[in-house]
Amino acid sequence: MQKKRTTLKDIARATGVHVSTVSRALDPTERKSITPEVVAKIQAAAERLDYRPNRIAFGLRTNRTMTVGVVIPDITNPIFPPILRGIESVLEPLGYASIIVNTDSEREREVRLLEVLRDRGVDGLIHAAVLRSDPSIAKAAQDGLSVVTLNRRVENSNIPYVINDEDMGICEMLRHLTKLGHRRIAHLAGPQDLSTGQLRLAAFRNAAKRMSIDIDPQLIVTAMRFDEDEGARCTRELLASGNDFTAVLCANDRLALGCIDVLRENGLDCPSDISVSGFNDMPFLQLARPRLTTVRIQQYDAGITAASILLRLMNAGADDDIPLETVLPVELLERESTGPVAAQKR
Amino acid sequence: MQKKRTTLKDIARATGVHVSTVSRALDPTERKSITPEVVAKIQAAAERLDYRPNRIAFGLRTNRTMTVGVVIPDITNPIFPPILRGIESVLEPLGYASIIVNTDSEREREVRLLEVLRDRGVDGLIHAAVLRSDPSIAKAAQDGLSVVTLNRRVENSNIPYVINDEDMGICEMLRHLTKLGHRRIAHLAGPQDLSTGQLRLAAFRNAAKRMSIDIDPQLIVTAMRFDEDEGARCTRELLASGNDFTAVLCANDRLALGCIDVLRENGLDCPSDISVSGFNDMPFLQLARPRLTTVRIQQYDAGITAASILLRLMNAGADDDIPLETVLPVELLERESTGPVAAQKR
DNA sequence: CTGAAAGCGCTAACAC
DNA sequence: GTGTTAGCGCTTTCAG
Repeated sequence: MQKKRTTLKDIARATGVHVSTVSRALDPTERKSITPEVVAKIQAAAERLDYRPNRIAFGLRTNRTMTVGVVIPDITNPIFPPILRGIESVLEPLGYASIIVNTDSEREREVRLLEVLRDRGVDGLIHAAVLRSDPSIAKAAQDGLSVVTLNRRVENSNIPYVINDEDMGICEMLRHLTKLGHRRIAHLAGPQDLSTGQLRLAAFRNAAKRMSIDIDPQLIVTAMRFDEDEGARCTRELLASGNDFTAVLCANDRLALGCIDVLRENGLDCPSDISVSGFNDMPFLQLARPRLTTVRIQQYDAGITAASILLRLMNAGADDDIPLETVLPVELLERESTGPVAAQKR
Repeated sequence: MQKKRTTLKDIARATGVHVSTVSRALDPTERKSITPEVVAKIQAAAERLDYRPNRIAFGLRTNRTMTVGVVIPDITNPIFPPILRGIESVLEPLGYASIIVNTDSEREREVRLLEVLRDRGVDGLIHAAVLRSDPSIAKAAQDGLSVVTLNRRVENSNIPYVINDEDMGICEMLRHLTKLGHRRIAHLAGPQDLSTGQLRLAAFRNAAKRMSIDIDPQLIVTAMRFDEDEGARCTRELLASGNDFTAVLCANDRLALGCIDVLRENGLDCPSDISVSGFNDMPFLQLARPRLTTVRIQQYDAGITAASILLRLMNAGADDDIPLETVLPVELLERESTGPVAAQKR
């Protein structure tokens, strides 16, 4: 059993004042209404007895747990750890702790974990795993829970969100590929029930139109998950369809890695036969060969931004001028997986 | 503001019984002392009013928060996410939430975060970032907090720990290298204030002695951190010293990756000129070329094991027969970064 | 300026 | 079986 800790009552007894006086003396904002000598005496006793406020009791009384929930698809996906560090870097110094949960992109799990977090009375929520239509999180927000979504957004809601400039990223990548002479460009699209997947596909179509590039609908294949296996599957499908292409613009890095593997299996070299590009510039990507041309997103900063917005949300209530949308800039990274279109294609 | 939730009192009012009756009816172990009809009525009301127990109040009353702390050096190190998922897989279904904190291997931070966790009244602690001598965690354990350490252990204490079979791993790796003909084998040792670094160096020395291999003290270089930069620095030092070697056994994968880079910079190919081995088989390692020969440790299972021990610790008190030491098996993975010693060495 | 008292939501003796 | 009561440690009216 835990050794019992000193409470306000203990200090009150030691100093001969009432607990409420102790409480006030220890609260920076209430302190001013107490005689300095009394404050000093109380602080000394608190120090001596190694007093540590009981956050549980505080939470019960004030309905603030100083805890936030962080919902992500899967911590083993390496783009999330930097985001979490970013969140922690702003919340932890302010006394907040975060409870991180993994949804594995399963709606059922997401709903259940959201309940768990609400049961624990989190003061706010950073949600990086919402679906485009996500009633449970919308309801939570409506019930007054402070929530901000990260990387994704829930449509038709006024939940603030922090996303990357997907449009710009896709657009610059497409321009990069066309500069290299590519015209028949395939797209491995991400899951369309996630806003990232949907936005990047839309961005691809728009950019192509703007640049007057014909996109063969046959060259757009949609992955069911953002992982290597799906990248591989989609690439096989692409090859089996018999349509010509000289480049594959993938909706994220992991799809691209799977793609390159399958191309290699089929005797196609990247980039000399086919160019492949990714998105995210995830950690450890630099280990891969060829080094992947991709779009860097700001992972750590996304965490910082989302946490900052959540803070404003939690402290201000609903009527403040919190920005609904925050778009973080992205950066094109030209590396080795893209190159000039082969003289004789395929 | 949060919409107010229904409480036991609300249910009591709705059903015309006393709150304590409601409390009992909703508690599986107390339920049997209540008339079935009353239980049914109460459960129906609870359902209808969407009752969710307030864990804060529960925690204040029972002194159990159903929360555990997890202390790790840095979540961006990819060996930790699988461990966390392992922990979560046993704790979460039982209603526990975990608060994860990163120490960045800084003692000051570790001490402060430990205090934060204790202030929050965690029921137990899984600590994967202890130092070999770690008074703060020893004190916490002595004060009655349930704690188990992971990957590392604190010496001269009776804190249960879960580690990998470092001895076996190093030994098998050394045998593997000698089979390939290597005799002049360097060791990039990990930080000696971490038990992993220290154990692996000791294992290296012991194994060499057992196999009657002379180890030149000059060929042992100690890294200050377990990362690529330190692997690179140590390798430069090794090369600069002018001592001959045909293989480098590294205390972890990241040191090995840094090592291979520097060898390449110096015109030395791995494995044809020099063999290099790692330890851990961390996620995404398979992206690296040459594919690294390494020792696989059980990351997910380590999390499961530590969490299971913590559970027993929390539920049993100090007098149960909890194993002090759990050693998880490891597995040698022969891949491409090690090969037969070159005919003409270096 | 400080004390008294109430109460956050829940559990756990103790009555009856 | 169920109600009564007390209280976990804290904040926050309300008096004085």
